[in-house]
Amino acid sequence: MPRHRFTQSDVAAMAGVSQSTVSFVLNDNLPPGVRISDETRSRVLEAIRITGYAANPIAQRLAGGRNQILGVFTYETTFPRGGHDFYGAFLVGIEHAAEKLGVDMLLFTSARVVDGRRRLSRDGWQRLGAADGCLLLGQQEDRGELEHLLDTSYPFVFIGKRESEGRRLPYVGADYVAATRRQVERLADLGHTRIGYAGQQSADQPTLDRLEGYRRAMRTRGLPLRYVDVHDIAAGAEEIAERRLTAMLVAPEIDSDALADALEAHGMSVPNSISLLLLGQPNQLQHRSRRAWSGFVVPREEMGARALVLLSRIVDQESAETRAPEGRMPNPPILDEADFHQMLDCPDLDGETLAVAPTTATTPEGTIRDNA
Amino acid sequence: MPRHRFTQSDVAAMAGVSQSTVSFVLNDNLPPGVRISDETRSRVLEAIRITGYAANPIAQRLAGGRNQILGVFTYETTFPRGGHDFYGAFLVGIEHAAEKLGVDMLLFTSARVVDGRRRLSRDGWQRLGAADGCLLLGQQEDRGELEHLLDTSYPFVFIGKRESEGRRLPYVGADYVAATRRQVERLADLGHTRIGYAGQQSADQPTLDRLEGYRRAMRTRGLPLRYVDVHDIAAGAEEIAERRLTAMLVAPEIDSDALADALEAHGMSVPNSISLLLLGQPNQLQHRSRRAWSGFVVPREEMGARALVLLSRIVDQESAETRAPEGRMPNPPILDEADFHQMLDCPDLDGETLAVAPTTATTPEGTIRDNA
DNA sequence: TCAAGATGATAATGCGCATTATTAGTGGAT
DNA sequence: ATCCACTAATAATGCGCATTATCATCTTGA
Repeated sequence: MPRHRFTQSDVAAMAGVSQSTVSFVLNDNLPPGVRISDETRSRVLEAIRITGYAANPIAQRLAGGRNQILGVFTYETTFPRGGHDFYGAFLVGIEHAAEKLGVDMLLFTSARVVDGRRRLSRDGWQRLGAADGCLLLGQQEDRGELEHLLDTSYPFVFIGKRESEGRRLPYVGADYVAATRRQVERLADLGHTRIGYAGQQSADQPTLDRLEGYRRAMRTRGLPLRYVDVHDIAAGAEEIAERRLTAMLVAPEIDSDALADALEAHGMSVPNSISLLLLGQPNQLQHRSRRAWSGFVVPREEMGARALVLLSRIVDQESAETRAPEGRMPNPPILDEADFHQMLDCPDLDGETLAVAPTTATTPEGTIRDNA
Repeated sequence: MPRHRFTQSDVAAMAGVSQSTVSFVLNDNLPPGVRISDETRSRVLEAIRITGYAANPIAQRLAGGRNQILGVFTYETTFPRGGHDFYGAFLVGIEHAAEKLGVDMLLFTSARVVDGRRRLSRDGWQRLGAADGCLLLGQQEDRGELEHLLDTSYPFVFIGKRESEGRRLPYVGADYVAATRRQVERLADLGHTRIGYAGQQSADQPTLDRLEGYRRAMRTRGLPLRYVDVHDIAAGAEEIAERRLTAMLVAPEIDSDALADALEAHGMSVPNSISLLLLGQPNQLQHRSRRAWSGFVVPREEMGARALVLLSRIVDQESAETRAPEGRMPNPPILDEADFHQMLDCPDLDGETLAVAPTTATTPEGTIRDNA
């Protein structure tokens, strides 16, 4: 086993050429004015084969090249969310893609945490430089930091839809609007008309999208909106019972198991007298849910994998651009709008919490709007 | 927001000193012959404060220093094991510790996979250099590779007990022997005498340790060993019933839920007629286990965290050694045997699969050994 | 026969830092 | 005045690579 790892100079010596020649052969990107004969090239390749030379990623990066390391930065510390569960699925997808792409993953765990949020500021910027590019995820992102990344044209991809005012903020998101609409359709097709929505009305993108999907589908079907405040589970269950709702869309921040239990405690039965559809995986890690939930799932693994692939392509493109300032484009990997802003489908989940509307509730109810 | 990040030279210019002076101040490790006055030092520190300078980890590393990046190398690809579940818990602990230590984590996902095993050979060695040190985990480790790491004195820590023939192979393991013994004690204390062991007889360390624990505790209690082959769950259940065992230790590679179901299908009831104790978290990810298992758990998070802390200390020590060849040792962080080879306790799990021995089975049975 | 390309490379430079070697100044003893 | 020890720092070097500038040797056309 070699103690001292081989360098380009070692390879060069063996092939009887200069270090730069080895570098040129490896990158097979000949700047104008530099030429390598086939004979020399093959001597170099042979020396590389014999020595088992592998580039030092650190040196590559310092010299302004790429090092096949892609970063992951999470805005929230993973732990308050209950284990690794929120990011876990994303990471599985990311890791899978990383393996395929042959890149290493750098987790930026060192960033200082300021009241529960990680910040890129201070040391963060420097540390990002250790990777060719970076995936960002989390709800609590800092717009200013994202702008800065765009300004410095540091390659990155956000996991989760993020509006960027007229700028190219690359992301891979999940189509909550369409998925939520589809849930309403499922219910309506089964005869439900009194369909409520339970979830907090926060301003994060997933929530906005779920609400938008709910609103749009209900409007298309000519049904009145019915928001239920389930801040307090028991009170929420009571309200649902009083308003004689036959179906609820349940946002993932709600403890859906507790809600179902509370509803049954109020004499209702899931799904016979009330259908419940989960809008994405629950945030709470449910140790052992007794129920098989219906609704939709967020394709987290796929999001992670797709985001990494996109990031890799962006990095490729950037380096291709700097290499060929105005030269010819050898096989241009053009990334268009559809690449930069990907929305993935959320597959439906067929569990046991969805049933046809109870016949007693099919009474027309007019256009009463219980609340805004 | 700064476009060009500050370098030591920038700081030096602002403080009116040379770049090397800045470096010395930052590392506050003055080689013999170099001296910095307090006045200069504070001017430099002030300039650092103003510019918000942060070191470039890449350059640090290339120049032979440390970069506060610690690596993680897993011998198995994470996916065949069913999601992220095997490594997940370790990673949570690792990440937690990384956050506290202020280091970034580099996941070596790029290593080529040769028939299901990752290898450090070839590119791997080079890539390790990107980190100050590395955590290793997985069952399928390659002894030769570990030896090489020891030879080159690359700092690493294995997660999981690994015997090293007279060498200092640092690890953080879980004490399966003691935990398994304790399970036997629990059963014996409840009157069980016909205690079986279900699990494959492979040669990996955890399995060896579990078997050892079982053997020792049974011998201490004067009870005969009873290994049950549950390669086939149904057949295994039948054998357990025929041999009138009242308790089973179940290794994690066994699908314990399936076994319990099979036993109940044979007319036994868990735990009334048969107690089941799980020896660590099951490998299979059980989607929604109906049972609350008794047994013990492997403190994976803690193992991950402890391993990272140990690794960090080893890295510190190595760099301290190279720095002070024969100088005085400023606050020597001596690592002794107990640090290098840590065994953690596996807490007992109090579920609902453990009960007192059924009275019909308390009949003395002599010293019949059903099998070796 | 000689300048003007073309060909095939190499030397030199710098990335940002840690580290080693070297220098400049200063006061005290000879 | 001269040598020495001591203080306080700087200059120089190299890590391994990518990249830029430069050079030497051949053709080829007039």
